[in-house]
Amino acid sequence: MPELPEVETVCQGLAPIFERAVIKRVEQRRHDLRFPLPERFAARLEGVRVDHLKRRAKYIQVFLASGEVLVMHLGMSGKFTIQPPANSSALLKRGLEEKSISISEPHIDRHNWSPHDHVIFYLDNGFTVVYNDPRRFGYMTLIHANALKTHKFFQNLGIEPLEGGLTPQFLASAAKGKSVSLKAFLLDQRIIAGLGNIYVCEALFRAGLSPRRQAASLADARGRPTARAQNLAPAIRGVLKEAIEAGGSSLRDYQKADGSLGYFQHCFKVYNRAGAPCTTPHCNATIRRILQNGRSTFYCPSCQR
DNA sequence: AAAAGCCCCTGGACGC
DNA sequence: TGCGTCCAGGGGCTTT
Repeated sequence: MPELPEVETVCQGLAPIFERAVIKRVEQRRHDLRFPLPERFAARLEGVRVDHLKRRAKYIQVFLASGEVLVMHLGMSGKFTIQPPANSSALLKRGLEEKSISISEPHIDRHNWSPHDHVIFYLDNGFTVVYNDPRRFGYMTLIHANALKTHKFFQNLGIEPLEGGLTPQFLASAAKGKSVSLKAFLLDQRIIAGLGNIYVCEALFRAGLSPRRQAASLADARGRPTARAQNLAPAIRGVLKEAIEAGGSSLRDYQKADGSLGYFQHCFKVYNRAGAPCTTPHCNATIRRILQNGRSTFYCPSCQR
């Protein structure tokens, strides 16, 4: 489910719950998710105060007073549910739901968990945070803060697309000489970290670029950015920013409380729209679905060249 | 080395 | 109603 905007939104929702709280107890309901959970996972978290949360690419990093960082990746189907303390306000609950985090009533019966509720955090502020992940492509681990950047999950990650480095020149330099398609180029987490299948499709539509075009065409013979790179950089930033904003203001009119993609899914121009008309004024083409590297790509064959 | 393919896993949508 | 097939927002690992 989650690409950068969804992870950002979830992280923003979890931050006020976790920050400054002490993790009283961790209920680990299986020994592995995608990977085995680390040795003494629960014991290393229990009694520890949370300092702050940060998103990096599609990871949520929970910085702990113990010096370790709880690193969480939601894979395809990872979700958080919050059980607020009984006295919490309706305003707070609605705020959480706007951050794509669903609310549930406290479980009276401890054994009433879903089979996909894998990890449960009990906090000293009265909140309970439940991690649910049917496909178990998500994972959690504990890494010492001073080893975070060199950990294999992070050491090869590319730039954060919303932190200023995503310029036409950056795209040209990174793409120069690359024979892969633009689709594969943008999905490569070693170059830009956080884009996934949806936002790559949407960004390429906004930039008017075919997903099949060679990445190398973002640069000219001297490695300078072409007009394509000039269009692509702001297209990526724009679609991500709008999706994050939609994640924060979406659910008021949208009753699906599990959040998945917030409201932004109603704004998709190409993703999941195969056979539907292109939204560009005066374009009579139909959105097409193709396979690239085994994954669906959606694009307008007329607007995207 | 770069690029492409395979696979992990469950559930929902669809056709018969 | 039930069963089989296909598909899914990720990414690590293996093969070419």
